[in-house]
Amino acid sequence: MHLRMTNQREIILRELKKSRQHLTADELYDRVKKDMPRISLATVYRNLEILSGAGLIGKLEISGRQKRFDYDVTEHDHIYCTVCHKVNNLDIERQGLHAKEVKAVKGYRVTGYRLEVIGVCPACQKRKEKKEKKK
Amino acid sequence: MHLRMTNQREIILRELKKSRQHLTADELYDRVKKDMPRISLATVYRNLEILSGAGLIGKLEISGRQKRFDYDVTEHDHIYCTVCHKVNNLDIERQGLHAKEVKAVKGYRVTGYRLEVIGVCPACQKRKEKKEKKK
DNA sequence: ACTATTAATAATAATAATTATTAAAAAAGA
DNA sequence: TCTTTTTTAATAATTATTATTATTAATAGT
Repeated sequence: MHLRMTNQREIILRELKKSRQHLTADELYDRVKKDMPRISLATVYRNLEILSGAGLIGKLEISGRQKRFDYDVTEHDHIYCTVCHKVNNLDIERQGLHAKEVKAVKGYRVTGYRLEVIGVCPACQKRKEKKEKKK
Repeated sequence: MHLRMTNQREIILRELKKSRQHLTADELYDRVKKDMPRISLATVYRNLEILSGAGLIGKLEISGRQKRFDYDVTEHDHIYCTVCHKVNNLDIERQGLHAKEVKAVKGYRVTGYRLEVIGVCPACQKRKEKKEKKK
């Protein structure tokens, strides 16, 4: 029983890929609405769940309130901006931590790990500098 | 202007430390209620925010729906169970990733990173084995 | 000690994000 | 085509968290 590619599913997937960003459900909803004005937010949520379950997209449980979805399903890490809450890919090698190091930690069955660098993105740094000058 | 240690604050802090676990606000609320039955959940939330702001406890934005709070404020990583959603300390050295490696990633000002190993805890593995046998 | 000021609390309402329900529409199978 | 299943839109419900507000408690100034 494989995934049926419905119209709304197709558009959701296409818009996420097109964005090349890590969008939240509601950000994606805003984009998808332009092509399909009658779609509902719940449909976006449901299909993001289905698409990530099928491995077509990634679901990021990242810092911050909302989940974000990733068009890139290959293994990679992220960097999170504490000011604008946006997420970017981290293009360093996953050299630091190898599965074997982590295996058998306290009897856990390890399935993966999540590395998230925290910081302030260039855009938010600039925005802050401007504010400082005003003072 | 430093933190005033009120009665409820004291009890919240004490119960979190006593638990030696990474509790959610409502888990902690249940424990604190035993000593102070008239406390409200909002008070627990507010004071956890204040205590973590003051650096007396840690706030974990971990996988899973709810935030968890940590009695241990020293730098360390966590392992997350995808079945029971509980969090444990990861006692491996933070050897893999050093701040310098991560510095200047894409122009970000890096403030830290978060490493979260994902897996299934021993207790949940056992519980699953039992279920398998029943079949 | 008394009063004013400020801060913290409990109770509750509001918000935000997500998930569930349901009736209707679309698609697939017989 | 008729029947069954799946998906959808609309909406209600839920969950986690934060804000509001009136009351209470703590602290500071006199």
